Amino acid sequence: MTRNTRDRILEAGLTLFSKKGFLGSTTREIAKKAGVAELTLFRHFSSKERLFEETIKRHSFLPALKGLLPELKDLAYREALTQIAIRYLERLSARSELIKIMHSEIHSYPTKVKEIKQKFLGEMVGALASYFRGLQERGTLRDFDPVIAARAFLGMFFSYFTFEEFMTDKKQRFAQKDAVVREFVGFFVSGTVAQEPEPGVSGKGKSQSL
Amino acid sequence: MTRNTRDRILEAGLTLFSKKGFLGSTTREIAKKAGVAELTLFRHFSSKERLFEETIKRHSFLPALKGLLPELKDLAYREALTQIAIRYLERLSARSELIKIMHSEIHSYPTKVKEIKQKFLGEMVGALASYFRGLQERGTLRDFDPVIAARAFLGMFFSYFTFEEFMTDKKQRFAQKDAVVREFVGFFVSGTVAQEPEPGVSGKGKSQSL
DNA sequence: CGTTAATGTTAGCGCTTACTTACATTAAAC
DNA sequence: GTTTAATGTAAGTAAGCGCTAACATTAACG
Repeated sequence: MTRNTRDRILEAGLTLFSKKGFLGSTTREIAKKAGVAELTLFRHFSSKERLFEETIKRHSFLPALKGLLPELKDLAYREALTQIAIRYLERLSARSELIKIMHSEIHSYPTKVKEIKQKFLGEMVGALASYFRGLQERGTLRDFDPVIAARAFLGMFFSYFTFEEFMTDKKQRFAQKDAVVREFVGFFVSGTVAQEPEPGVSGKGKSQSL
Repeated sequence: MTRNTRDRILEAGLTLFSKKGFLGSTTREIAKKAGVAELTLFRHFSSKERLFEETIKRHSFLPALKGLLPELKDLAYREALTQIAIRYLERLSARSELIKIMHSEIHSYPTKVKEIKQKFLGEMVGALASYFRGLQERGTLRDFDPVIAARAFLGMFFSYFTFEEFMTDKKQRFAQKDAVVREFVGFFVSGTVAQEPEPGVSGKGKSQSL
């Protein structure tokens, strides 16, 4: 039961740290939530801080995005961006506990949190940037800094996610998610200038006349 | 000296709360930083929590953006967005301490923090959205949801700001700010597709020859 | 001067916290 | 069936916390 006990403590740690922050969580409560004596917690982790680090490490692993890139080749630009956006939002949702911790502890544990952010954002930015770069070389996309573009794109969604996840009530959360994804992607695909892409693509185009 | 003492305490509170969070800050330290006896702190604020609330209230006031809107009328679209972006980043910088507090305490004090966010983001989103709406009615912009667009635009910059402010070292911070603003605005103005907007011509097929 | 309001100094209370010590219990392995 | 490793129980320590009590000091004002 050793493995199991350790896991249960880490699980309880994730839950409580994300809910109450590092200082707001007590070892008593974590142990209780894990169904374990407080002493057992200290037998597995020498200190509360070590438990915190292990909790982050344990849960910050994220599967690579590499699987997505090949699929994108077969998709139209707009559709590819939509898929990326959806996947990205899904991954953020799956790790929302961890993002809470990042938010509340970033100033106390900048180094550790930066590591997470690096894994979380850096990987996606890199993948998206190289996707942009490929389309630029083919002449499909105009010239711009692919890394900045990737940051902007993911930044829009990250901002949207954190707002919805942490600022609104559960009931109304992500009510218009599809619409938001569509619009955000639309900005990236066609910009906000009046000229419409080929008719029927976005279904809107009410005003071409200047 | 009453006013002055109270102000100094609030100032010290802002500094420490933003650096260490609510639980991480002690009344002893705040008092010391304010150059005041701890007891004096409690004579002005009945509890640490009250001091926290007052600190937020005091510093969350933000001058309205209304002054900016008329100016925008005289600017080209791209230039207007650039100005908005610059002003927005300036305001975020000016209130970075408060944003730190928001980040670290949002899960513990959701109500209070939401109020700030409302003032901070809501106001700017509203202003920008009505700007978009005006241009849509004139036919300058294509049809899209102005509120979602405003959120996306500001979200890009908010995300960029928080990343630079809290994730990078001071030395390299905002090194390429102008370039980022230019690119971000560019995405909004012309999109990422290769064809530059040429008046009258239906440009940009969404994915020619993929 | 004497009054008054604001602040300082010192000491400490009551509580919670992270963490420890000493010893008992379980259960699987040999 | 004895050993061994993991866990439990109970009690407690040392430190820090928010906050208070009692009294002294300052300074502005009439």
